[in-house]
Amino acid sequence: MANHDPDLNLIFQALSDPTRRAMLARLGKGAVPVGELARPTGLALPTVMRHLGVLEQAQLIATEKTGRTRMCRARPETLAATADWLAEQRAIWEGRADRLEAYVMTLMQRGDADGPDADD
Amino acid sequence: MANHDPDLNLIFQALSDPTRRAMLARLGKGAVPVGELARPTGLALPTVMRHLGVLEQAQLIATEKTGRTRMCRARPETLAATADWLAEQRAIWEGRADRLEAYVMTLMQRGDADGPDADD
DNA sequence: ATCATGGTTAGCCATAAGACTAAGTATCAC
DNA sequence: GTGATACTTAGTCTTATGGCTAACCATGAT
Repeated sequence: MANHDPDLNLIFQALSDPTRRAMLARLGKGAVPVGELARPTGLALPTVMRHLGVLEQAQLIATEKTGRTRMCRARPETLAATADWLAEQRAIWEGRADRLEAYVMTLMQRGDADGPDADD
Repeated sequence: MANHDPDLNLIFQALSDPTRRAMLARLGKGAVPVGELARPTGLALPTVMRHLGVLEQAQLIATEKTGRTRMCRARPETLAATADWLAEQRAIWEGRADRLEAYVMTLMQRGDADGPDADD
């Protein structure tokens, strides 16, 4: 219910930057504080903060501050929604239904909280 | 072999614009000349041309000029490659292998010309 | 040859993106 | 309470993006 529908504009925009994709990849392995996330990029902290802002606005990550450190973690549902959009397009582009079937299969396999969510 | 490896930067950047996604959607239903592609957008031709340039550079579409009209069509392989990247990330994010399995299944199911293409 | 049609090039403008430095705020460790 | 640590905020800079108009080139029809 807390799903403020994902905005493809923001999501794709966020994914279009290699630094951000790298940060996401690192976040895929677990939550990480801002500083650690920043170090491997070689960028200044404010720059990283901005990237995080973009990712958070796109709902690809969530952050939470505890004491003086801010933890960042990935939001899989958003990536899932994006994958769904792509799968849909692919099904259309390839002009047949079997792609869509396979994709629906994966949906059924997870069949948990973040369901099909046919909003578009 | 004519696959000038897809660049995720360009692809996501291209997908981040709603106008371009709309053009892609239309292109999903078949090849269309520039003019027709432009009309529903309400944008000036040069603007549309630029969008097409972005899409073409990202290899999401291909265009070919015949006489004085230029035909545009979608490049499904590129979308597939992108979907693959997303599926990979999703598998990682969700911290287990069953996603990846499901995804590999779909790869096997198509198992035609545009296969896994482990060139990256 | 002339003209309309369909696309292309060139150039302008406004806004947004990505990066930085410098200075500020808020913990936590002494 | 001092000082280090971990972010934050503010402001600047450069380049890219998305939109336009105006003028140009190429092709098809008359």
